[in-house]
Amino acid sequence: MIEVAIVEDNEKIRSLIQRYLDMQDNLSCEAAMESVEDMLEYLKENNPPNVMLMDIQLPGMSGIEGIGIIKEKYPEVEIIMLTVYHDSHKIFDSLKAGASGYLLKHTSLPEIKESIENLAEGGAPMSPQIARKVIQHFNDPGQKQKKESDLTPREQDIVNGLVDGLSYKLIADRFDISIDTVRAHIRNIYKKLHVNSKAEVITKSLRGEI
Amino acid sequence: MIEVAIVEDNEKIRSLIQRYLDMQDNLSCEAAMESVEDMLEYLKENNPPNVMLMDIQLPGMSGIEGIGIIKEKYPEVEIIMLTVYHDSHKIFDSLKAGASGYLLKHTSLPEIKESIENLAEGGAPMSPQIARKVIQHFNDPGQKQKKESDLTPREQDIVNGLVDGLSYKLIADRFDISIDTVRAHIRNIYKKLHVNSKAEVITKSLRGEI
DNA sequence: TTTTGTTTAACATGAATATGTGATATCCAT
DNA sequence: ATGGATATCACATATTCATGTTAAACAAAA
Repeated sequence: MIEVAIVEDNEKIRSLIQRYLDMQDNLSCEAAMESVEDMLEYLKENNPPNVMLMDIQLPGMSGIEGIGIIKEKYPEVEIIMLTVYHDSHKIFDSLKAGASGYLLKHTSLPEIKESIENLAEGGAPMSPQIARKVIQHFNDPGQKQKKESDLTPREQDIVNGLVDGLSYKLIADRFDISIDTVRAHIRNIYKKLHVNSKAEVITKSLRGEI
Repeated sequence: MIEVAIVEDNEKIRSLIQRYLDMQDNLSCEAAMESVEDMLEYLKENNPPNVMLMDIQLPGMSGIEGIGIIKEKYPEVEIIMLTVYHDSHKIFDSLKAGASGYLLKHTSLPEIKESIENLAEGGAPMSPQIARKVIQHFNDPGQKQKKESDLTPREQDIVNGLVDGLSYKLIADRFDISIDTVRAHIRNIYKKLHVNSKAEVITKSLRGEI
C-alpha cells in the first residue's frame, strides 16, 4: 500500500484527487492540506507518506520552498510537483530542490495514479512537455561545443590529461609517448587556442569553449 | 504520416520493429540499416525521415557519434536512442549530442509507437528509469553545493585568479599583495583541498566541488 | 587568556612548465 | 607527387610553480 499526501490550495481539485486516489486498492490518501505549513503540522503527529503531490502556487510558503523543508526532515518522501507552471525556471528549481517528478495539472486522474506507481518502481514521472524541456537543457550547450575546437583527437587527449591534473610526465606515460611529444602537442594547442598556460586550457575546456 | 528510420545491427530486432511500425497507418518505415555509415549512404539518395531510432552499440561508428553527424547534416531529424545501456555517461552523452529521447530495449512495440507519436507532439520519450537518472542529475549537485568549501574569502579570491589563468605574480598584482603571500595562500588551499597543483584546483573549482 | 585561524611576508630550492629550433614519418588531398 | 596537417621525438633555457621553514599582526573562539 502506497501512502500518498497532497498539498494543493484549490479545495475542489484537492478533494477530487484525494477521493480518487484513496479509492484505489493499492493507494491510500489520508492527508490533503492546503499549504506546506499545514502539512508540516500534520507530519508532527503522523507518519510521513511515501509520495507527496505538491502544487507550486500556495498560500504562505511556495511549493518549491516546501520541497527543501520536507526533504530535509523526511528525506524518504518522494515529491511529485503537480502544477500549471511549465516554465524552465520553476521546473529546474523544483528538481534541484529534490522533486522526483513533475506533472502538469491537465494530467488525468488515472495518469496521476500511474505516475505514483511508476515512482514506486524507481521511475520518474514527467509530463511529456516537461521531459522535452529537461532534455533541451542538455541539447543547447551541446551545440556550443561543436562550433569551435580545431583540436585533433590527440590534442584533445592531451587536454583531457591536463584537466585531470596530470603533469607532462604522467600524460606521456598515459599515452605511451615521450614527454617531448607532449610538449610539442601542448605548443600546438596553445597556438590554436591563443593561450599560454595550462590553466587557460583547463578553464576553456571545462567551460565548454573547446 | 510520420517517416521513421532505424539504425540497429541486430537483424531480427531491426526487421521486427520495421515491420511493426510500417504496418501502422500513421507511420511509415522505409529505411532500416545496420550501421550509421549505411544510413548516411541511404540519406544521400533519399529524403531524411522525421524520426530515427538509433542503437548505441553498432558496427563501425557508435550511435552516439552518429547522432552528431546526422544532426549536423539533417538537423530536423528527431533521434530516439533505443539501447540496452542505462549508465549515466551514455545517457548524458546521447542527450548532449542531440538525442530527443532515450528508450531501453525492453520497451514494447506499442510503447515505441507511442513514443514516436509523443515526440511528434513535442514530447520527449524516456523510459522511466532513464527519466529517474536525468532527474537525479539535478538532485545530486544541489546537495554537493551545501557541503562546500572551507576556503576563506581570500583563498577563494586566489582560486578565482588561478581559474582566470593568472600567474602568481599577476594574482599578487590584482590583490595588491606580495607574491610570497600568494604562495602562502596557495599552500593552504592545497592542504585544504588535498591537491598539489594549480590544475587540480581549477578543475575542482569549475566542477563546483569547491 | 591562551589557542586557533586568517592574512600578511621573506628566503630558499628542486620540479614542472613555456617556448624556441629542428627533425622524421605518415596520411590525405590537390 | 607535392604540400599540408598530424604525430612523433630531441635539446636547450628562462620562467613559473610547489614546497619547506619561519614569523608577525590581528581577530575570534575556547
